[in-house]
Amino acid sequence: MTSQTPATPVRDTRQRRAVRELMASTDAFRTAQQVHDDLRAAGESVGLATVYRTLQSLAEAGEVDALRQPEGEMAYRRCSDGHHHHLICRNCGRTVEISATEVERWAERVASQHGFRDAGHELEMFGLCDRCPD
Amino acid sequence: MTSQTPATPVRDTRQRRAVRELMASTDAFRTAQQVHDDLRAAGESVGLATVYRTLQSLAEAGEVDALRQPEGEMAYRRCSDGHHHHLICRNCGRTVEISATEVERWAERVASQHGFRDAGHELEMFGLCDRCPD
DNA sequence: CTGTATGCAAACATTTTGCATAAGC
DNA sequence: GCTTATGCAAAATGTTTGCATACAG
Repeated sequence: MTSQTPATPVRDTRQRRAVRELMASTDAFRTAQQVHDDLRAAGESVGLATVYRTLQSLAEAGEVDALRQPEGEMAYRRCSDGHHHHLICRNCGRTVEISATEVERWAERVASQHGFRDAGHELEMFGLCDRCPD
Repeated sequence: MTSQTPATPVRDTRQRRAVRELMASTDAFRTAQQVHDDLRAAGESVGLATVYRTLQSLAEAGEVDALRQPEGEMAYRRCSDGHHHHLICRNCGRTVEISATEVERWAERVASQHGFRDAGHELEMFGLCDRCPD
């Protein structure tokens, strides 16, 4: 589960570099479309399909975190390694990374108690942060 | 948050009844498309758009639980009241309801530790149940 | 040179919407 | 009868894919 055979060598292209740099430069979750717009605004135009493909491959490589927003679109964010969750302000989008050893253990226990194996979980928290009114 | 002004009275139609009965009859998560197919198979044909509209309204009314599957489609399930989570077999769809007092408390604590208020969370677990091979 | 990555447009899948018609109350 | 609900087809969304071309190695 840690390394997969790189079916393809992954080439170092301008586009891939642009996406990686953009993701490295921010701390927020961005959708493929946002990344596409950001890049175009920065003059580093990259095709939308390429942005999708690149973000997916970065996610598989573990360089970015992928999550599905409540509305259904995928969003990506540069990410520290390892499994963890997020606490996201639903007003301003500010994100706090949470490593939840506690929850991991709980999840594993619950799964096996019910006879489930190979279990994973998805947990995201949404709230209003202390910098946001109402 | 318990009662909302019924903008529209909600009429008792054959279609709505069919959807509600179908949802009442099963214990599994069904997508709108599946419900549509099930109904057609049962001879109680209902337009797909109507199924979507009805499931949404049932979800808003709290009669069914709505969740977004990892693949991105919405799925609905008849549901006991109150907040809880699910452990879902990613092969056969079998679902176990989990009331996670432990997690609720943990979530609340983490949120307030980070200065977040009005926090909610989304947690779903996916695995392989003991009736499913590999 | 060889073969992967890109861009574009078309294909896709899911969900939403406009509008004429059917039907609940 | 007045008005909401339905069905259909079209539109909207977000994402993926086929294919010719560009370009990294």
